[in-house]
Formats: sequence, C-alpha cells, structure tokens
Amino acid sequence: MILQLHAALRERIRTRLVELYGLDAAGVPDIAIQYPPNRDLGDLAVTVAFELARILRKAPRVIAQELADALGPLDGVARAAATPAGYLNIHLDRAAHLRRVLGGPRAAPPGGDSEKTIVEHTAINPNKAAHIGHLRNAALGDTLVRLLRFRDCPVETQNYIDDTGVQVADIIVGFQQLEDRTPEQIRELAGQPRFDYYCWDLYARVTAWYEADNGRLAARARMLRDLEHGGNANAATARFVADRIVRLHLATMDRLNVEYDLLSWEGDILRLDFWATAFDVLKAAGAVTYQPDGPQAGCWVMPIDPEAGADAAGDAEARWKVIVRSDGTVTYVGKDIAYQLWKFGLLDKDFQYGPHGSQRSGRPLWTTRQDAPDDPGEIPPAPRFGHARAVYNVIDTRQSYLQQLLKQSLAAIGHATEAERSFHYSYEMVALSHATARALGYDTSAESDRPFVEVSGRRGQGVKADDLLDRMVAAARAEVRARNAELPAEAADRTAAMIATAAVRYFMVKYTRNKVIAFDIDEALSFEGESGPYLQYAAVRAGNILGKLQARDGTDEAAITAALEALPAEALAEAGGSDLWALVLEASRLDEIAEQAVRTLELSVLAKYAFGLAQAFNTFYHRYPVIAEERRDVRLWRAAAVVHVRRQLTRALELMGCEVPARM
RNA sequence: GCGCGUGUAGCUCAGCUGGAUAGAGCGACGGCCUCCUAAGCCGUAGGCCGCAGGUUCGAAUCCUGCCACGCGCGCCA
Repeated sequence: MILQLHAALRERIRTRLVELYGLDAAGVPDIAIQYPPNRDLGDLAVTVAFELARILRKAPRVIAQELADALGPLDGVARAAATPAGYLNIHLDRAAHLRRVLGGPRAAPPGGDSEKTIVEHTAINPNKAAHIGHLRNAALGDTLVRLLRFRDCPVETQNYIDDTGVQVADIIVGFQQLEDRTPEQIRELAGQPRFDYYCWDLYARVTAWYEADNGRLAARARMLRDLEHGGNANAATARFVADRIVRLHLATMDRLNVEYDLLSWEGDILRLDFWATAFDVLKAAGAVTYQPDGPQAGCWVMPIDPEAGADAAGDAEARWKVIVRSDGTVTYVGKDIAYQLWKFGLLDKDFQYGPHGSQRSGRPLWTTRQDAPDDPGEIPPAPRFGHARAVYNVIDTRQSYLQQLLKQSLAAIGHATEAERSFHYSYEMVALSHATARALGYDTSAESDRPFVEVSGRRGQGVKADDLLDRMVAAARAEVRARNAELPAEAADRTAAMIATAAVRYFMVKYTRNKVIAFDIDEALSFEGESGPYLQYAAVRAGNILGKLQARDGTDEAAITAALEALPAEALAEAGGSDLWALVLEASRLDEIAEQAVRTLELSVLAKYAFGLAQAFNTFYHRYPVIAEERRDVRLWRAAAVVHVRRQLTRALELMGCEVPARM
C-alpha cells in the first residue's frame, strides 16, 4: 500500500536531484524514507539533504528547501516542506489516501521473486513428542512461508524427517532391550493416542540405560546400521514408528495452523542413493579428498574454510571435516549436501511421491517414497518438487557451522549462485525460566547464576507442545465462557482454540531471532498486554463496530467505501484529525513491514508492528465513537478508518498464522 | 584458544540500512465500565543504553580494545 508511494517519491526526488545539481544517476545516494515523530510534522521524511550536504557543499536546509520547491505535483502527495534541520517532510493527501486504500484493488507487491523458493522447517526427530523449542521453529518457518507468499513468491514447504538417525534408533532399542516387545507389539502400541508421549518417557529411560553401561552403546550402533542399510525388520519397524509419530507431530502443528507441501524422508534419500550421486560430484570437483593416513585415515574429508569460523586452533587435522567415515558410512553433512543439491534441481535423481493424508485448509500434503505407488491410477500426478531458485533452511543457531559448511560445499563444486541463494534462517533456542523449571520439578541449582535453565530432551525434560496448547485452550475457554455466556459450547471451544494458537504463535515470533527465549509458563498464559489475544481483541472490536453499523442502518463496507467519494475532506479533520490519520497511515504500512521482515529475516518486526497497530486502534476506539457519532460525514470517515485498520490487522495476523474470531 | 551471538527501566524485551524529545509489555502506584466487549483505556514513578576510546554535523546504532554471559568448534545430528 505504502510502498508504491515510496517508490514514486524516490523516483521523483532522484529525477529532481539530477536536474537541480547535475548529478549523474549513479551519483545520487540511496534515498532513505523515514517517518517523522508525529503526523503534524509530516507523513514521510526524506534525509537525502544530509547525505548531499558534503558533496554539494551546501547546508542541508538549503538543499531540502530547493527540493521542496522543485518537487512538483505527485499523486497522493499534498505538499512538501523543508525543516530548519534539513529534513524534507512530505504531507500526504489524507482523504485521497483513505479513498484509495478502501476502494482500490490490492497493490501489487514488489517482491519480484516469481520463481520457486523452498522453505524447510520443523524437522522434528520422529522419536518423541514435540516440545516448545520445535514450536519456535515451526512458528518462524510458517510465518516466513506466509510472508513470502504475501509477496507473491511461490513457496514449497518441506518438512525433513530424520527416520534413520540415532534418536529413532534409540527408541527401537528401548522397545526391544527395555521392554522386550515384538515388532507386532510395537506396532500395536504405536496406534495408541499420545504414543509420542510414551516415547518421550521411553527415550529418557534409554538414555539412562546407556549411561549405566557404556557397552550398551553397541546396541545403538547395530540398530543404526540396520536403519541406514534398510531392507530388514528393524528398518521396517522404525519407519512405522516414525510415521506414527510424524502424524502426531502434524496434528500438533495443525493446531497452530502450520501446513506443509512435502515430507522428505532421510531413509528415502539413503535408499535412492542420492548420496552416491552427490559423492561422485564432490569427488569429480575435488571438493572431498581421501585421507590415506593420520588420525582421519580411511575417511573422505572436506577442507574447512576458515570463514566458516570454527577451525580448532593449531590442530591441522581438525581443519578437515569428515564427510565419509572410515567404515564407509556418510555423515550428516554429506546427506545434507545431497538433499540441498536436490532442492536446487542439481542432482540427477528424484524421489517417488505419494499423498500423505489431508490438511485442514485442503492443501495437499505429499510424502517422498522409495517406490512408485502400487496403483498410480488412483493418485493425482505429483507436482514438480525441488528445482528451487532459493532455499531457506530454518534451523537453530547451534547448527550455523554446519550450514556454513553446506553453503561452502555448494560453492566448491561450482554452484556459487546456489550457494548465495542458500539461506540459513538461524534463531536461538528456547530454554525455561527458573520459575517454570522449578514448577516442573527440575533441579536448577547448577544453573542458578544463569538467566535461564536449559533442558534436555534426552533426559525427558522440557515442556511438551501439546501440554502447553492444552493449558492455553483451557485458560482461553474459561475466559470466553465468562464473557460470552450465551455462546454455544462448540463455538466457545473453537474460539478458545483460535486464542490459544494466537497466544503461542505470537509469543514465538515477538522476540528477535537471536535472543534466547526463557520460556515462562505464566507469561505465556497471560492474554493481556503484548500478546496474540490482544491483537485479536482489537480486530474483534473493530468488527463489532462495523457489524453494529450495518445492523442499525444497513451501512456495510461497500456502502462506506462508496460514500467516501462524496464526503468533504474537511469532515475528515473533524473526525479525528491527526489521531485518525496516524492510525490510517500506520495501517497502510503492512507491505513495507512485510518487505523488511523478509529482507532482514527478522520476523519480530511483523509482530511488533501488528501490536503497535492494535494499540493505536484501541486508543482510537476509546477516544472517538463511531456508532454514536451524530454527524454522518464524520461517522463515515471514522468507519472508513475502522474498515482499513481491521483489514490490515487481520492480514497481519494471518501472516502469523492467527485467525480472528467473531467474538471473544 | 578461535568463531558467532547477547549486554538498554525492578523483570522480559523493541529501537529498521547512524537522524528530530531513548520506547513497549509485565510489575508498582493512582484513576476510568448508565458510553461501539475493562482480554481494554488514561496518568505517575522508574534508564552513566556493559566499560573506555575513536569516526561523524549527529552514535543505543558504525570502528577498535576490554569486561560479563550464552552457543559452536565430533568418524553425533
């Protein structure tokens, strides 16, 4: 909405600078557009006069004044004014702006990324229930997906399933060694509800079992070999168990409005020999070399670029990363290289595909397979997966070093462009506040000097995602019932679910990504202040005003929009002056904020923006009545502002995966 | 040791590529429901922006050094 105006203004100023001062186009500095501290000063502020002062040897004030005089008429701009300090302040045509945003079609977003982008997120080990750390990953990943789509970029969302790793191996070892279960018994257990909770505890028991006797790790090694090799009973059981848990994870994510396009199974990458192909490429490019002797004898290794930032000082050996172990198995980095090559369409191999259940929105979910489906006639043709122009991997910051290696290896085999378009979307972990850790019964004495308590999934510590959601839904339901006694139970439950989702998602997105979240259960359960429900509440109130307006005399949004054309602009000043205008202008900035969020990968700016908009609306709501306003033109201008704010706030919430209930 | 990140109000955090009087939430204190939902609004108190230099017309923001804390540096993922 506002970006078009920014672009037109920049272009005009650039033109005038060339005309006024004889600058060549390349010599014009970037024209930064800011927002003055209050609307009476102006609506947009240009600081280019400061930049040019030195080059032109003129006072900023003089340059700003000359620009203001020469600017000329521009659609949407009422006037330009230079300040003594040297700012060039732009005042917009308020009435025209409101008429345009209400009546016009949605402005085409700038973006320009018309080619496919892949976003990989969630990627929870399928051996136990999801916890709050996974919620941060999914909330960030899904919001990124929605932001990219908002900018009209086609996005493919992938969820990587590590079904052949250590964690799944440990669970199967646990079933066999600790519980003496047959494959049939395991399958039966896996069909039970909350099977992921059962595995959560079992995993902790297995960890303790290993710790009691290191020799037991041999069982893990044997299991891991079975899983990687495939084609045996253990591998079949593991895939079954993993599939059950993945379905439970998907159900958890569904509660948060998170959906995917494709599940990518590591087992399929292995069995389809993606790695073998990638290995040939790496060898041919000389990116990996064989170590005949030394501590890494028998391994294929890759040199670590010092810029990857993790070479151990002094140790020459440690500057080489093992890709293929001396026993011939491939490390995680190797598998990831093969997968990343496939994402870009650079691997001369592909998966088989099949449908994997339905998702709430109707968006089809596909899964990779090793074999073609038995009866392909029943199945719609799979889309063309992979072949992306850019790839975002949403993984916490502890894997920065590995992601750097991944990028480096792409460059090393001659894919510099793809290396540039491989983005590690890193974020910090979720720990627990001391109060919450104590409430859960964890011993925090060892970490008493730290601001937070880090928990261990291996030891069965942490807050399960579904437990958190259950508590939030219960708390929200109590509130909804207290406020809306006449609401049927089913509607109250739906509303409570929407509120819980918004509370969780907003909580996970509001922090900047490189901040450790010290998760506090009481804080998360609070629906007041800077929270998802606060935003929903503002949108609900806006909806109520419009609903009542329509119920009273049939004035709906279309009628409001139509009426604006004939309304005198003077009445707009009486309707709320700069207060109303500040709200309207702020609401128009969503496209600019979305752009900034994607450019910087800092999604918290979206959360902060939406909160600020809700705050501004609530203030307006208390100060300026709409329904009760007797003057028709004033009432309609205010109603128009409400329509605009409600639309934009609803869109902002949608981008964060949050819905707006009818009542709350 | 090396690399990355963080240090802003009592607590939890914003502060975008340097720009107009350093903000928000929670907590504290004081107000506002015959008025579009009080999950709300208004007001008060509270800040050597870790420390020291430097660059600049201008620094919480950029550079250097130091201090504190976190994470990473596996033939784990």
